[in-house]
Amino acid sequence: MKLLVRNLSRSTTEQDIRKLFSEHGKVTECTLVLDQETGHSKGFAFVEMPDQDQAKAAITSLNMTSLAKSKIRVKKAH
DNA sequence: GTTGAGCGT
Repeated sequence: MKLLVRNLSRSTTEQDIRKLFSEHGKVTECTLVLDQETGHSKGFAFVEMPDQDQAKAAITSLNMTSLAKSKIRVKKAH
């Protein structure tokens, strides 16, 4: 199950996402979308979780949780 | 140098 994480802080790395989602389940893939030129974060990332139950648990638990200065938003990807 | 709704090299 692919998850979309948006409204991330610019300084947030994929290790942060990985660690954050690992608290609620297995994370097989974590991809932070970076800018090709600057290499800075675009502010959103993708997370792959094998178990759908843990994925939904991670969504409901991590959605709208405060990260850095803003609240992150997690939902199922396309 | 920032922002902020999005569905990705």
